[in-house]
Amino acid sequence: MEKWNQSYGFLLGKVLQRMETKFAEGLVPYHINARQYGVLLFINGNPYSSQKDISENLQIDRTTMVSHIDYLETLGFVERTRNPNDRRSYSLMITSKGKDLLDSRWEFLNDIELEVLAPLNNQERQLLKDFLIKIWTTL
Amino acid sequence: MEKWNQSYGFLLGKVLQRMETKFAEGLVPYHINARQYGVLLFINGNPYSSQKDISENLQIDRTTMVSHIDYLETLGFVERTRNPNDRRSYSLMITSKGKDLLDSRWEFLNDIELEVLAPLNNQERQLLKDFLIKIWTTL
DNA sequence: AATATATAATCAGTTTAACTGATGAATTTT
DNA sequence: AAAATTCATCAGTTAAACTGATTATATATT
Repeated sequence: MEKWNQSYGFLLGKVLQRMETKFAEGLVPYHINARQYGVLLFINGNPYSSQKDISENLQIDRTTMVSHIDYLETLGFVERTRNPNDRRSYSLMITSKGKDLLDSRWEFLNDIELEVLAPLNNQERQLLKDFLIKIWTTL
Repeated sequence: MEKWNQSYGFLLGKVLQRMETKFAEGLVPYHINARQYGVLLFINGNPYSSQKDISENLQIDRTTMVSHIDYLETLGFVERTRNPNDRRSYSLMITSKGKDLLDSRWEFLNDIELEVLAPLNNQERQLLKDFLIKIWTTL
């Protein structure tokens, strides 16, 4: 029995690795990586978030988040303003330049995903997404 | 539309991250990490592999592989012998101590996976695995 | 057979991200 | 008001990916 390649962890890792590698290649001209794209996506969907909010939701270390936001701010994709209700934290906002980046790569991201998921048909892909969402929302 | 958490990449990453974290915790007493467990699992399933074989199959950098094998050898889980047909490469073999480690943690790995996949029923879990295998084998 | 090319493993050095622990400023609790 | 907590930050450590070079061996070319 070949059990080494039968674990969910192994299989998930392989599929994810493939997606991330391809997606990262498409982000090179924009000088950000897949993780930073994810952070930007989160800020877009959750405006006025603090760095802590993002850290917790995306499970990225708080100290690493500092440098991600530093970087995204330097490139003009994100704006830090103090939260007037709690001046310890920031209210993060995506800039229009940041939105442009998201839009211009969103379709590409989906293309990549479809490419990797090509062995599945429509219905199977939908099922897969349903499963993943079900797992994630109960994590 | 909340699109940031709808991508396959994001969802796969979350599920995997959860599995890996939990599994890694269970490996602490054995002083290896999830990746090294994976390497060991591969060697067990593919005896006489070279370091290059493992690197390519698991997509782990060749230079990183050197230190993984160094480490696993030091702990007595793996044995390097020269491949008599090509003395540039090694024939890697798992030791009985290595096999013991695999066995003793294999059930634990499956428990973790089941725990994370708990929101799915039997049939759904099987479907998920089928999907992943289908994708992986055509990568 | 001699020479050139290619390959497996290794080593040294750089880069990136995760992580630990500490600090300052602001906020909340007692 | 004092103590405890929280958010962001910084300095330093660790782990892994990566680049480029080297050594030993193997293969291909002349």
